[in-house]
Amino acid sequence: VTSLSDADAAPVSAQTRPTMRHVAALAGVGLKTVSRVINEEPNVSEATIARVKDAAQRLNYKPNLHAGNLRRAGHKTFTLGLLVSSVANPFASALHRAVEDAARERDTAVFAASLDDDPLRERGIVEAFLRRRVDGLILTTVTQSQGYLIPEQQHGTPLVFVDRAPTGIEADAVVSDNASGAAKGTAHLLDHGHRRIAYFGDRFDIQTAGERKRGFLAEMAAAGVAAGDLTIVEDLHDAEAARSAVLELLARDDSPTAIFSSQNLVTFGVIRALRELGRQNTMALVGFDDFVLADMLEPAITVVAQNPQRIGTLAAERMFARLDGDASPKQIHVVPTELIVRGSGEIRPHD
Amino acid sequence: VTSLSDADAAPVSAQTRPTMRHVAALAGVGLKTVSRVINEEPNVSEATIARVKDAAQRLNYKPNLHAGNLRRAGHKTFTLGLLVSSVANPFASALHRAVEDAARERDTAVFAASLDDDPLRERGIVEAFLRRRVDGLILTTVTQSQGYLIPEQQHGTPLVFVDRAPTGIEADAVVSDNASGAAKGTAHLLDHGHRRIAYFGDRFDIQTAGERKRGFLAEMAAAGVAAGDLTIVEDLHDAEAARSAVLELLARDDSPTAIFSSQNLVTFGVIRALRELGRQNTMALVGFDDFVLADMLEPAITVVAQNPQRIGTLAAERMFARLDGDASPKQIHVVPTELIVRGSGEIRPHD
DNA sequence: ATGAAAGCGCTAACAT
DNA sequence: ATGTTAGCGCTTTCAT
Repeated sequence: VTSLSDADAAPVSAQTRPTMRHVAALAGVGLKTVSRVINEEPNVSEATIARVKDAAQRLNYKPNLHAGNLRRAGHKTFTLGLLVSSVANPFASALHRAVEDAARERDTAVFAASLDDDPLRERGIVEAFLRRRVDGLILTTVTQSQGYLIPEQQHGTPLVFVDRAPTGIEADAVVSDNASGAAKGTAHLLDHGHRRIAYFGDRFDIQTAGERKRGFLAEMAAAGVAAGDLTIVEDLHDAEAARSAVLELLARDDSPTAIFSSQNLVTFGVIRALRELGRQNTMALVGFDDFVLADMLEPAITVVAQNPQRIGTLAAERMFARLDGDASPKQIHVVPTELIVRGSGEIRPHD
Repeated sequence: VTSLSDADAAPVSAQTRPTMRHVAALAGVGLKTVSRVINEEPNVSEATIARVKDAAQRLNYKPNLHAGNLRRAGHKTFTLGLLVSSVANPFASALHRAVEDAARERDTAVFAASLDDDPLRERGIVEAFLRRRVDGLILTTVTQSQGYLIPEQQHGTPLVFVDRAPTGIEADAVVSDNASGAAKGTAHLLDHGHRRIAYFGDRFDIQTAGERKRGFLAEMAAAGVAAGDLTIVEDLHDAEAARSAVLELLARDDSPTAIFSSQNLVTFGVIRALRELGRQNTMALVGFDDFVLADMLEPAITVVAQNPQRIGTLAAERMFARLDGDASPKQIHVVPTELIVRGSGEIRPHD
């Protein structure tokens, strides 16, 4: 059956979307002519174009992108898969927005999903993206190795890692300057006369956390701080854990005079604890990662700010370059962090 | 050509993804048998299942969901389109996360996009979603009327509006208690002795803003406040505009003793201005919408908190109920707001 | 328990 | 300038 009866030409509105055939039947032209008009291909008369457009409009016809992609050369779906720590997280959602904006310019839609630092979830989400034949993947990962993606890469699906660099696979990545950013924040505290500085970190199995700790330790070592003056508190999963850790730490003798916090939730817990102890103006604090209203707190919080927006933009740029055929060597792009001086990091040691 | 040559059975890794036929050829079975195994349909022997699974694994086969959906009854893509104010906005991203979580349980992926309060953008994004044949749309809108979606609804695409109720179409919606929430916040200020209360609002062409203003005005009228004691400042697009508006307003004689702010960015601008004037502890402030660290400011900010997470969850519930065939009347679900007392709203009038 | 044929909505390659 | 035929990767229907 290659043509439709008159009754079918105007499909009843219920449960069945109009197809190109319906449009062709209503316009009284062949299928391919409709295809030409919809895709703005040449060699159709103005009159025919008008008839087809009118028919499409009247039927409220929407082309089925997936059906077209099945046959279309290149099989592009104009769809990207984006996996971030959590879409509700400010860092991730700023990155997401930047990716969306870049994708929009290429008529590309983006699937967004949250990792929750769960390796199984990562695998499931990636699988779901691949079944939907996304053109490329922009991923934050938490698996030990992302080698499982090598076959996808070989099948031609570009991979761009964000926030954390990949392991077990060579691929493009865009990450923050974690180690040197942490070193910069640490140096700032050292410059203000601190020697006993505590490092408050989150889950240590997460790459960025490791990098930040490395930067902190390197800077402390470079300054000749004795191992005995180091306090490392790690595996802090949330603000509450950070809060109690501070309360406990500051109850001790020769407690630190400054805290470097590796992450926002940890920073929040530290701030809360210092307030409770009434020590927010005597203990120095530098946090990794900026946050809204940091400048409105008292004292305002000095931070090492990341640039999630820039990370997203660069990741999307890399992605589209690859989709456009760029075959240059994979690159790890490091986005610089910035020390923002606001007050809490400039407090001098008290005793 | 219905079967593949041996050479094709193990496709070269470059640029071509394996299909069911490749798996069938490698496993030495028919196409439909592979389909049965992949979809876990009955009537396949254990031995065959094992052979097929092994072949699929070795080829790193991923079923093409779109190809299947083309023929599959119901044509479901297991995909949802979500349109929010901006994916980078905390309210929207909390809502987004809730939708993602509900969708995950149904193996549904979600396209997310940002509205930016741009009607043309709304139309474009909806169109992009529909071309990808999403199973349903969860939308925040800014067009005058959403009547343009009536044909889609009739074609069987469920629509759930979030944050703002629809106009020109009957559809499910999940919104905050905007008017009565604003009234609640206003009553709180009145209860603390204020009469001269200023209303700071954002774009007045946005539905929620109108509702909030309505709630404020109703409560003021109910309290018998004279029109002369009302100050309405509107069309504040960002924090900076709100800030200057406060600076200007408070320079006048008989300026208000309290401010009700309709939105986060406006609240931030107000806070900033009050700080600059050193009046943060003498002017009362209640903000609509909660935000991170509101409790850590000095004074801590009293707010009328929305529940974006709940809005997202309910919207997804409604969506899946519709997809499961629920044909009950469309409903507007109103999610209650909550007054959170923190300090700024309990300041008594000064003069 | 298994498979061959038809067709989903569209585009590519070829007609005319 | 327009239409016809095949076929994308899969599921449906109907055989066997």
